[in-house]
Amino acid sequence: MATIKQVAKRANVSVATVSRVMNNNGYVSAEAREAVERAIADLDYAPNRVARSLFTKTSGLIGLIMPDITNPFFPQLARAIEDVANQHGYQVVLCNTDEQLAKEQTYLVALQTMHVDGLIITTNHSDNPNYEKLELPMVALDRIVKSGIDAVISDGYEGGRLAAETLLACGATKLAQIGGPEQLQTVKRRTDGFLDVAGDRLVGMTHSSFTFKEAVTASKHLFDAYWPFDGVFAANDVIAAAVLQEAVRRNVRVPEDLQVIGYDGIELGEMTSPPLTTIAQPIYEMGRRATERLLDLIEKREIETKEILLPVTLTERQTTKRKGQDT
Amino acid sequence: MATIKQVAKRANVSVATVSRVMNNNGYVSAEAREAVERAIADLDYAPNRVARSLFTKTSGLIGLIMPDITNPFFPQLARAIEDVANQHGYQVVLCNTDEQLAKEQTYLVALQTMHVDGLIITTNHSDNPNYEKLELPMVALDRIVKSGIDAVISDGYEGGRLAAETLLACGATKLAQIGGPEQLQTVKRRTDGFLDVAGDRLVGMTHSSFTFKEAVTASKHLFDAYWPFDGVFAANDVIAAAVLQEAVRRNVRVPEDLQVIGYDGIELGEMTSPPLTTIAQPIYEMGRRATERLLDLIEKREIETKEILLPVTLTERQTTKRKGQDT
DNA sequence: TCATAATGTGTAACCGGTTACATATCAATG
DNA sequence: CATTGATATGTAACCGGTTACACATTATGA
Repeated sequence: MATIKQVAKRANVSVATVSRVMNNNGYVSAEAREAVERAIADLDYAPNRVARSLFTKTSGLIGLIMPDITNPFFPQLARAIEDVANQHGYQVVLCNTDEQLAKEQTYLVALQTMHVDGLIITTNHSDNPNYEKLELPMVALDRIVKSGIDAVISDGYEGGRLAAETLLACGATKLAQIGGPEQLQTVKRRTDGFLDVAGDRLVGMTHSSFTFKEAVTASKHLFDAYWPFDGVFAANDVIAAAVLQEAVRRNVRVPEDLQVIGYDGIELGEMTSPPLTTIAQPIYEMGRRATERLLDLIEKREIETKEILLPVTLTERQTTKRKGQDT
Repeated sequence: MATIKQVAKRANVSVATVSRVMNNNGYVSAEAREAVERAIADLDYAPNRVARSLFTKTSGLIGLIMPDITNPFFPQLARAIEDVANQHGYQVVLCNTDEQLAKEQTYLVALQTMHVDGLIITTNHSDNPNYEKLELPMVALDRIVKSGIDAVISDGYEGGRLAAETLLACGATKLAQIGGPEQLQTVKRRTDGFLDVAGDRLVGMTHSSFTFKEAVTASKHLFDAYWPFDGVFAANDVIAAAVLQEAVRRNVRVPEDLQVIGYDGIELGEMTSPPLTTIAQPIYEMGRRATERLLDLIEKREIETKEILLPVTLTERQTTKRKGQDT
C-alpha cells in the first residue's frame, strides 16, 4: 500500500497538497491537482483510514449491538443498517450479546477504544447504565430506552389492537394469546393492545421466549390448558409457526377451526403451510430510519432526542379467513 | 478517554513503561508495574486501538463478506464467526455484497484501508481476481476457490448421495430434484451426488435460486412438468419449504404420497408442517473452523493452504417415512 | 574485584494521515 | 503605486500508541 508521502514525491508536491486534493479543501492549483490525481492513480493509492482516524477521531465505523443475529427478526434489520451505512461510507461492526450484560460491556469498551462513530442498539437491557456514560451518538432500535437516547420503534400497541380486531372481524369469538418475553416493553405493548380489544373474549393466555423450542412448549401448553379457542395471536412469527405446527398435530384445521395471526412480517411467514397472516412491522424501514437518524447525530445534523414511531400493517395470508365471513 | 500520557504522569513513569506493563513485555519493576496498574484503574484507561493499529498494522478486525445476511443460511455462519472472533479479541465487520462485483470491490478497498487482519468470504464469484492480489489472510467458507485460498466446506457430493439413498431407502421410486444456482460449485456437487445415486429413477429436474419466491415458481414448474413423482430433493431448505407448500396446495400428502428432503439444516426446517427432513451441514462448526483457521493464518501458526471438508448428516424429521417402510 | 550480563527506565523516532501557520505570489483596489 | 485579500504551497506539530536505543543500576561469575 502506497503512502501519502510516496504520492507527494511522485507528484512533486508536499503531503499537505496531496491531502488537500484528497479532501477537497484548501487551495490547490489545477496543475498540482492534476499531478496529484495522476500519482494517486498510478500508485493505486488509497489513504490509510487508521492514520486518518487517529487524527480526526472518526472511524467510519458503526457498532451494531444485537441479542442474536440468528433470531430471524434481526438479519433484515442488520441488512437495512448495513445498506444505509455503506451508502454513506460507513462500515458496521456486528456484536451479538445474547442479552448478557457482561458481553455487552466487553463490546462497549472494544467499540469505544476503536472509536466507532456511533451505536445502534437492539438489545433489551432497558437500563444498562453503561450506555449513558458513553458519550457516543446512539439510537435504540425496536427497543425503548428511558431517556436521552433516540429510539426507532413500530407501533406495537396498535399492532396488538389490529391483530385482535382482525381476528374478531374474521369471525373468531374465543381468543387466545401467546405473549413474548415480558421484560420487553415493545413486545408488551402488543399484548396490551391485543388485550384491550379482546376484552372478555380472551379465553387463554401464556408466554414464551422467541426461540422456536420454547414456542413449541408454550403452544402445547396453550392447547392443553385453554382449548377450545378459535383465534390466536402470537407475539411473533416464530411463535405463530409453532402454533401452526401444534394445530396440525392436533388435527385442528387452520383457518377453518382456528385462525392465527403472527407478528413481525419476517419471510418465515410466507414459508409456513398455510402461509401466515401477520402484523408486519416495517422492518427494513426501521433499520433504515434508525441508521439515517444515527448518521444525522454523528454528522451533527440533529440535536434533540426523539422517538420515531412507525406504523404496522396487516399482511393477510391464509391463516385467517376473509373478513366478515362467518364460521 | 484517558491517554497513555496521562497514565504515565499519574504513575510517575514514562509512557514506555506504561506500554510495557500493558503489553507485558520488556523489563518492569514490581513497584512501577503496580503504580501503573493503579493509575490505569484510577483513570479507567483503555488503550486507543486506532493509535496502536497505526503502528502495529493490525486492527483486530475481520472482514466478513457475504452475499446477503438475510438469506437464512448466513446468520448462523455469521454468529459462529463472530463468536470465535470475539473470544480471541477480534471484531467482525459485516459486508453484504449481493454477489455484485462492484460492491465487493468497494468493500475490499474499504476493508483494506482500515487494515482488517483477515477476510472470510462466503461469496460466490469464484474467480474474482481482486482477492488474489489482496495480500491478506483469508479463508473461503462454503465456497470453492481456485487456488491459494483456504476453504472450509462440507461434503456436498456425499450430501446429495445421502439424500437420494434416503429417499430410496424410504420407498421412493420416482425421484425429482430442484437444483440450486448452477454457478455455485458447492451446490452443484449436491446435485451431482444426488444424480449419481438416482440414476434413471430421476423423473424430473429443475433449478431455482435460493429466494423463496423463485423457489415457489420452480416448485410449481416441477409439479406441472413432471408429476407424478414420490421423492423430491431440494438444493436447500428454503426450496424444500416451497415444495412443501406446493404439495399442500395440490393436496399431495407429505410424506405419504411425496417425500421431501431439503439441504442445510437451518432452523426453518423445524418450523414447517410437517417438519422437514434434511441433509444438515454443520453450519456453526463450519463458521467456527473457518474462523479458527483464519486466526491461525493471521497469527502465523499455519502456512500451507488447505481445504477443510466437513461431513454432513441426515436429520430425519417428518417429510420422509421410516426407512425400509414401503408405500 | 572487575568484566559482563541482566534488569529497569526514559527519550525520541515512527506509524500515516490532517492542518495550523508561515511564506510567497499575484490580482484587485483606492 | 502601495495595500490588501485571494490563491498556492510547504514545514512541522499533532493524534496516541510502540519500540529501538541509550543509559544507569544491580547481579553474577571468574
